[in-house]
Formats: sequence, C-alpha cells, structure tokens
Amino acid sequence: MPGTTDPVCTEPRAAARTGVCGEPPTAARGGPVSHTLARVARMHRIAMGRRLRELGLYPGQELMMMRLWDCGPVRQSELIQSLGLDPSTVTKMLQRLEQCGHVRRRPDPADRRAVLVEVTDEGLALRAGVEGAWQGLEELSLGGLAPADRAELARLLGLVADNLYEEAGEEGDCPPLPKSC
Amino acid sequence: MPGTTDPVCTEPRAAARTGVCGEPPTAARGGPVSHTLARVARMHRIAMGRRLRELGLYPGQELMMMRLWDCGPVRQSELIQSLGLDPSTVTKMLQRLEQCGHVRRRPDPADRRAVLVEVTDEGLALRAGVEGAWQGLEELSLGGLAPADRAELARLLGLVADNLYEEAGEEGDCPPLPKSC
DNA sequence: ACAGAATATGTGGTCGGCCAACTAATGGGG
DNA sequence: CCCCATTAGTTGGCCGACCACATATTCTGT
Repeated sequence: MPGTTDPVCTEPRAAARTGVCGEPPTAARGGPVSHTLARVARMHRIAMGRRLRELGLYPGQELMMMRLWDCGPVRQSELIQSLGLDPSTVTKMLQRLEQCGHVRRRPDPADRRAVLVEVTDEGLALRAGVEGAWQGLEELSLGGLAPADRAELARLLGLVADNLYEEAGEEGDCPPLPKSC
Repeated sequence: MPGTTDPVCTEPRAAARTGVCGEPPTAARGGPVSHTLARVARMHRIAMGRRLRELGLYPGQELMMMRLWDCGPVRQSELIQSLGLDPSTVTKMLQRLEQCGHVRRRPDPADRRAVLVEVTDEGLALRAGVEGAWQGLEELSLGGLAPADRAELARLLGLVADNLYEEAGEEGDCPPLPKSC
C-alpha cells in the first residue's frame, strides 16, 4: 500500500489477489436493493439488446416502435411525452428509424411546427418479433417464480415506481398523461 | 385514418386526443414486469444521475469509483471483469476520470501490457457524497415499504438476477469472480 | 393587431456503452 | 529458440440519452 492515503479497503492487496473481495462494492451497501435493481436492469437490457439486434433494432428503439404501433400517426411531441425522453433523443432516433424504413415522417398540415410520425409496413412487420422477444425475456426473467411471487414483484416494483416518479418526475407513462395518446 | 395500412391501434386518433390511450404499450403486455422494471430502472438512473452531477460524476462512473474505493491499485482488466463492461468503455471512462483528477493510471511494472489504476485523494473525497446519494436514493425508492416488503423485493430481484445471469452471461459481480479483487 | 410567452423540432456536443479491428506484450509448444 | 495463440489496452465508429442553444410557429394578453 504505497504512497497516498490508502483506500478504506479491507483487503489491501494480499487478500484481493486470492479473490475474496466482496462482490457488491462496499460503498453500495447503503443501497442493496438499488444495486440489485441496477444490475438486473442492465442484464435485462443486454438480453433484450441481443434479441433486438437480430430484428434490426437497437435497444431503446423498441419502446418507440411499441408506441407507434399503438397509435396511428402521432406528433413527435406526443412521443416525447409518452416516452419521457429528451426531444433531441426522439428527433435523432426517428431520423434513424426513418432511414431504416421502419417509420415515415411528414409535416402536420394542422400545425406547421409539428411532425407526424407513423409506422411503415416494414416497421409493422417487426411487431411480432419484438413482442415475441419481449415475452420470451419476461418468461426467462421470471422463470421459477410462482404466480404469487410474480404478482408480488410487480406490486413492489409498482410501489418503487410511484416513489421514484415524484422525483424523477418525467413521464414515461400514465400518471399525468397530459394529452392525446 | 388516411392512406396507408393503418396500425392496429384501437383509437385511430379521435379517442387519442382525449387522453385515453393505454399507458403501457399494448405490445408490452406480454412482459408487464419487464416493462415496469425498465421504467423503474430508468427513473432510478435519472434520479441518481441528478445527485451524481452535483458531485461532478456522470451516471455509470459511480460504479467504477466504488470498485476503485474497495480495491487498491487494480489492473484495468480486473475492472472490466468485475464491472462486466466492454474494455473500450472502461478505457474511455478511465481516461476521463483521470483527466478530472479522480483517478491515476500507471503502467504495471510486472506486465508491460497492463495498466494499474488507483483512486486519487480527490477521487477518494467523493466517496462520502456518493454513498450518501446512494443511501438517500435507496430510502426514497423504498419509502413506505415495510421491512418485510423490502426483504421480499430484494429476494425476488435476486431470483430474477440469477435467471438473467445465465443468458446475459457477462459478469457484473460475484459468480465467476475470476481473479483478484 | 402585435409583441412576447409558449410550443415543436432541430443542432452540436458530451457521456456511457457496444462492436470491430488493431497494436503490444506474454506465454506455450514444438 | 522461435512461432503463434492468448491476453491487455487502445482507437474509431455508432447509438441511446442528456443538455444548452437556436429556429420556426402558434398562442395570448393587451
């Protein structure tokens, strides 16, 4: 342990080499659930990303497409609202989705500022694949969990979502549901 | 509902304007838990990002710092292993953390390919803030949950993590724990 | 009718994160 | 002893996502 103030580490280096070091960082002890949540979400995202890539989508785009599958031609601003994303994020993502032919954009005749977005036939064709991937991943994630456990997990996650919603404000879903769609 | 094959949408646009459109995309019904999980994780990340910004960190960097706080000087490859990140991600993140003075890098005398990374005093000074933010967010997230519920949530998330671990392979934490730290 | 607020998008830049391709050093066999 | 597979890092490129800032249009109050 040379030089500067050695970190608080319990294993200066000897034990570390043996592979004893605790898995969750000690600094994360104050938030074990948060840590597991982040870990699970990340693995979930990776797993979903793998499935999506085979479909020709990048992670994140599937939520956009889901929204577009639900609504007909939508204003970009409504997508921003319902997805809770930054406007610039949506602009760029739609530009790419359009270039890939999954989506079509045209100016809104009723409001020359706005842009109407709608799915193309090619984009609609992705739906089955995405839904299948989504369901498959759900089943993989919850494998071995009894229905009661699944319900309990959904309930608890919902509570956490409500707690975070107030601070993370945003949108992402229902609560405010400001306008259309 | 003009022109091209109209999406399956239940509300072509009239009802949409009234704000009736379902919150979770219908395509996500096959994976309600996955959807909530992604939503919660995203809000959690945003909330954590806000706290981290005040400390001068970007989301994602806190996990790196936590790892560095635990171990003394570590090889970059070990960070890659324990965080489960892509090597290039780690390289770039460390370059930025070094430029900010939170981290120091020097060649490993024992292996001229490797690089040893360690936290600086300035980086160590962030620890209290990060841990505080982490704990605060944990408390915010779990607010109103009885201890039993918290334990149950942790348990269920752990099960999901195990399920996903097999596919998402990766690392991220303990199971393999290949080498030191 | 018009100035100023509010709305709807787009730009440029930065970061985390991944992949692919590349360099440099180590370590085994033959 | 030398060739080659392996390992450690780096670079470049691309995408999601954010912010700050800039633009065009619509809306509102006076």
